[in-house]
Amino acid sequence: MTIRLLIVDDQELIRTGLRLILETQEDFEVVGEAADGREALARAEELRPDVVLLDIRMPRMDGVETTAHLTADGPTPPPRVLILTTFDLDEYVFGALRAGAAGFLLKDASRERLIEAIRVLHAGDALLSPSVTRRLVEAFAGRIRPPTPPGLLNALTPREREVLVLVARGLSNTEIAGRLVVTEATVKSHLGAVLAKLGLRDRVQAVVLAYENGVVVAGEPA
Amino acid sequence: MTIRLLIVDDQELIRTGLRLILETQEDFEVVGEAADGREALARAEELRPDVVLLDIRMPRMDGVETTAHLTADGPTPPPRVLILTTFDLDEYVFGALRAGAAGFLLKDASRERLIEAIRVLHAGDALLSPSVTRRLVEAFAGRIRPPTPPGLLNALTPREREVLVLVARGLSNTEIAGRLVVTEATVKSHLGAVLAKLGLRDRVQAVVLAYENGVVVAGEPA
DNA sequence: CCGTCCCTCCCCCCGGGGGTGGAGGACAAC
DNA sequence: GTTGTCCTCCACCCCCGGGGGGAGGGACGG
Repeated sequence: MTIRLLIVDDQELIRTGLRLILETQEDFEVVGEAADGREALARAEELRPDVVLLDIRMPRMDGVETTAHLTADGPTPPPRVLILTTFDLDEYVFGALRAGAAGFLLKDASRERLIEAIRVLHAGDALLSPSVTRRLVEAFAGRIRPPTPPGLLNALTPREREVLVLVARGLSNTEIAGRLVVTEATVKSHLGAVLAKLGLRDRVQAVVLAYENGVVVAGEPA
Repeated sequence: MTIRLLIVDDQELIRTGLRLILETQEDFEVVGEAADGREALARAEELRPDVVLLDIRMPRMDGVETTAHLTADGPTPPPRVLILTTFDLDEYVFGALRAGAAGFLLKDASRERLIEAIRVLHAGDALLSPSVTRRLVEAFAGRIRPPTPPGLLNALTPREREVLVLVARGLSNTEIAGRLVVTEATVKSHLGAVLAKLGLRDRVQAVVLAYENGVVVAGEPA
């Protein structure tokens, strides 16, 4: 069973270069090429490739937007999208992954890695350049900037930290009191201690601090 | 310049196997071994390895907790942690990455990939097994996606969105009024509209929603 | 045993924030 | 012109949330 490929890049030289590399593999078949995003969508619809190799920087429609269309309202089942680019800028990486890309390789990758990436994607997994993986891991771990974890945060008592988390979930003092099975007066004094220790004005700033320092993380369930 | 390695696994067979593989590389030096997490922490403190190969399942202290100690309150600079495990269960993967691991390989990986991973980690980047990469990408794309991006948020007028952002920065109505050069009354009515449209109770919940839906992003400057 | 820390709770005060119900002007669309 | 939306602002009321200041009991360590 062959893997059907669509190559999308605005530079013809790159396209043919890729085609030559990829056609060395018996089970690869380059079914088409496209020079920009719009054309890529049309080709994908008509040729039903398994994997689409996509450049980020293209006229008319860039790679991120193209990815979004391919994975959202494109052919069903959607093709696997492998981003190929010279730049690993954050906005590209995160944008592309958010849009549904399954792979992200820099153009300085070896041909072996490119071929491996296509096989990996076709198998349903994902493969990224090491530097991209690093960014993603860092973003996930949220440890890119842990500015105040030990300094101020561990000045809080366990109970105070607990209150802070609930405040950061958007709960009112009454609700927090209910959740912790104490009176509202207690919650207020705990929260008062938190604000004083962290040098904050009100609970709103406490919420901001909680998110900025990873006390709570966007996307995690309560 | 050699790369100093510490091998941590509760099974001696695995440890010596790894050692044999790794010592084929001229620039690798296995400086020590440990059979569990506690021992690993002590060895790391004394031997200062560049990269620690860590099994997840170990007696006394598991790999995730060990990772957290190594990267947080361990030696400075902290070693790069490469998780080696037979299982790619979600709780392991996410826990380890959150704790500060830079790599995550399944034990069925080829020796070439293992060696490559160590080099990549030592260079400051990250490397994961394809299946793990897939989970991470999905978690990343899926987490920040589904909440309420267009549905409710684009019901807001530009001005209302602007107010929401400032609220999410922790500003009071008076401060927002100053920033936008309007009266506080105006800010209040805008904010009132935001709360009504989004079905929120108070500005605190607005902050939470802003973070959860990417209206503002932790770590971004104001 | 006594000091310290933490958790718990109370009272009083009051200011900011949110809810209600408007009103007027600018501007685009119909 | 008329309608609608958006931005701007006003007055009023009320209550939650935060500050001040204090107090009692349990746990822990010196």
